[in-house]
Amino acid sequence: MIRLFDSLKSEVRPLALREPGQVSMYVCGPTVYGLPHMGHGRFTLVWDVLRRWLTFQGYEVDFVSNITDIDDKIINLAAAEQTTEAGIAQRYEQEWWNAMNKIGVAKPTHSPHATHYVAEMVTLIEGFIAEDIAYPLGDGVYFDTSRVADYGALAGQALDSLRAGARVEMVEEKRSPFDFALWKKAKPGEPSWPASFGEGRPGWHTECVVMSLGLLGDGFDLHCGGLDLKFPHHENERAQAIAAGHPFAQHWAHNGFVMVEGEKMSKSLGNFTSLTDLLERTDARAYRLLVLRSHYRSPIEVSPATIEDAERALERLDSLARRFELDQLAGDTFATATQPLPGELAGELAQRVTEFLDDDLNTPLAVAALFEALSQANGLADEGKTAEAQLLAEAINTLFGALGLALIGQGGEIDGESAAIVRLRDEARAAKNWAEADRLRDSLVNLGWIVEDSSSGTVIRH
RNA sequence: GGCGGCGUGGCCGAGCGGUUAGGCAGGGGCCUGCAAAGCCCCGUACUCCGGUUCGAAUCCGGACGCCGCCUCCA
Repeated sequence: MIRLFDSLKSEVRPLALREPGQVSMYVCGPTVYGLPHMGHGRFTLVWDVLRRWLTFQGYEVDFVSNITDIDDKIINLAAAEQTTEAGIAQRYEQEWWNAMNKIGVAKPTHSPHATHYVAEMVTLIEGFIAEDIAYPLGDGVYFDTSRVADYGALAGQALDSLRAGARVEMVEEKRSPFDFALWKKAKPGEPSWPASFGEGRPGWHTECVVMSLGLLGDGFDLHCGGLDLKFPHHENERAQAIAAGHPFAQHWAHNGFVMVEGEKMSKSLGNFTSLTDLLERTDARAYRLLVLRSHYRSPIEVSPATIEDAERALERLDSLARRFELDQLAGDTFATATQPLPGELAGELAQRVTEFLDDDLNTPLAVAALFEALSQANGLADEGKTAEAQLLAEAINTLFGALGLALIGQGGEIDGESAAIVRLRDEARAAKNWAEADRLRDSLVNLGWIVEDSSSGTVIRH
């Protein structure tokens, strides 16, 4: 079984499964009030890779990731654009799925929406109020953090040391500055749901508790998300589950930030790039490769230079696919290793990659091993050991496929005009008419083709 | 103020006591009509100062610098 860093215990430990062979994981999803950005891209890629790798190893993965479709930002945007909250949410949810589709992140097994779980949230909150774990104030209902003994466990701090912080706001009459809103009472014109404690809408931290426990059940295996959700969001989810008497996530995993020139990418700094924009102008696989080449807990620097670096590395992978005529893998379906990969070298490679990935999802080492194998496969082919080389190349393809990265050997559709020029060039070359051959090569290049000679003649691709 | 992380060759990015990761860029060679692709070879890096050790990028102490969380945030 894979070993993963557990943010709660601050150690790498085996992911223990509630039921053998089945993994239940919950990933905090987006609030849909804008285009997805690179940070969203990173967390979806990281957890998609984990999911794929577990699936590849034969586990059945129940992967739940929510859509937060009601919150203050959505309300504000709807007001600003004079449209409905639902309209905003639907629009950006569509953008979200478009981007996920392009970047090759598989759909979750379930993607619950907060607005579909309001009744369950209300019930939970009623229970808290009955036990005085939650208390109503003028503008909403608050959770009393002092009622959870180890509140602050995820933050790695006790409540009183958190309290020493300079940034706590004391604006409300809360019992403690860390008490958080379970429910926000509706102001005129705001969307609301009925509740015994007053019409309103749920606070953010409650939906994930209800949806994760509702869909995955008590004591589910793994809860994931961006590092910035660790505190207070995940802390507050956990507090509610504990207060409600439900065993919660048994393992917590957090991915590192996307950095721009050394600073965290964030909306307030205005240094974010939308994922949608990136996917329009680059090969979507480049970002996956960039993410794979660093460890999921490390910050990654995203810039035009690092993206371009990944795109060039991708070319080398694709040329392997061309040379060995590899099938394109890693679409919507998941690769599964039902039997050992054929070939001695392939077996060794798979073993190394498995060792690396099972050790806290060390994708950079796995990718390094795959690149080494790539050189080896090409070298074997150059030496004429074609069968060995072929098996190794296919293993590389399979393993990249397991990580969701497709190797693409096809260079695009060739139109009639280009095909005709290719024929003429081959004739010129056969006649050793080099000047004409070069002229025809230039015209192919002008049409946007990359031109290569091979034993079977001129090969072109985009 | 509390808690946590990081400083690696031109760039990105692993490493967690001894083995010059890997990628991109650059240089040289093989192959090629010339190219391209591919293969081979080359760059000996680890913020600084002490210490531990036969041996430290890796452990300990200190300094400096940077970043994150403690507020909405993936």
